[in-house]
Amino acid sequence: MKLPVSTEWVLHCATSLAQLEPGATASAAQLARYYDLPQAYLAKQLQPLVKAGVLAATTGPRGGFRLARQAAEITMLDVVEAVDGASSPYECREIRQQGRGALPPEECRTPCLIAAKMADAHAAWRGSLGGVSLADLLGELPSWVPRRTRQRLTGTG
Amino acid sequence: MKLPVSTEWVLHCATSLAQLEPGATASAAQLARYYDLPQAYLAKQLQPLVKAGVLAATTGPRGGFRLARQAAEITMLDVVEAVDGASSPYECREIRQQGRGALPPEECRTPCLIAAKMADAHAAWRGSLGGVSLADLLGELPSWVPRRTRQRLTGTG
DNA sequence: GGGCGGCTACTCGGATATATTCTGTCCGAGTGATAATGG
DNA sequence: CCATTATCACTCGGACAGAATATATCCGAGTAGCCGCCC
Repeated sequence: MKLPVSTEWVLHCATSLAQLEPGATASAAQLARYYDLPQAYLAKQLQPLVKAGVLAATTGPRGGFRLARQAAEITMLDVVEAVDGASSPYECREIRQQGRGALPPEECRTPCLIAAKMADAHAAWRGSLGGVSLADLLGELPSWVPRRTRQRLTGTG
Repeated sequence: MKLPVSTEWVLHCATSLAQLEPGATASAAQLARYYDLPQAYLAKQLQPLVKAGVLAATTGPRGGFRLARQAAEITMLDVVEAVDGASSPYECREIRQQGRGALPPEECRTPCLIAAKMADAHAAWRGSLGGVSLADLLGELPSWVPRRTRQRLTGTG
């Protein structure tokens, strides 16, 4: 079970975008320079966030990405599931119904117990990430961070 | 984030082994037949469980795998982490220290906030799985299951 | 009949190919600002 | 000086290769039981 590296990228990018003034944008190139990431691949990974309605993208000069809604309304889970998919890492393939030990269908009306427990664990994980919004993250940062982020992210110097 | 298919296999195999009489063993071939799985690959996936001390393997005729300790002392987390590794799915690569936005080292004494939240979520996941032992799983099964499992798993007919 | 030795068949364990997914790169369509131009 | 218009640089978006991991397979080393043989 391994999350793609891009998960870290988009989480940091979303946090940075949350520090911009309302309406301001940052391009994929700017974000890539800010974190020293491959620009094209980063842009590719930001696309699913746009499709998921987490980010909004505007083209043309002075265009780029911005949050699609307020930082308090975007959770880490939204970001992670947008880029990595919302499906559970454990996929029950009903092997209890295969082979010599195959259970009769009438015994499989209830979900596989193991799958249920794995789903519980996944729900706990989702609950933990769903309880943290981007605004919560910013709240734990020193107060001088956003100004610095804006300057280094969108500034030219 | 996707768990290997073999995770399902070893969880079910461990649960089945927990239903055997104490000291009894089941070979990889028997388990593979029981669930209709590729025998060689299943054996390969059971190996890390032996290394982790969850299962014990005995060679030779009438050999095979058995639980290394009591079912109540083996959690689903033990099984999952044995086969999939215990490392967190999110790996912080400290991109906050790279690129134009690189934070000075003295600001990075505290762990990356995003990584901390991801670690919290992973801890919640581990806590959920760690709270369920194989004995707990057996406790939720109908009482006639273990006898049937023993018969179909180790029987010849 | 009992003990011993060799043999055999069965087990796990590790080394070796193939498929799928993640990572990285490129180029094209679209858009908004910009600057020249004419009134 | 202002409105208009054509240009152009910059943006995202999707199509195309390379690398890492998961999946599947095979063969070899080791061992426990078993059978025959000897005492």
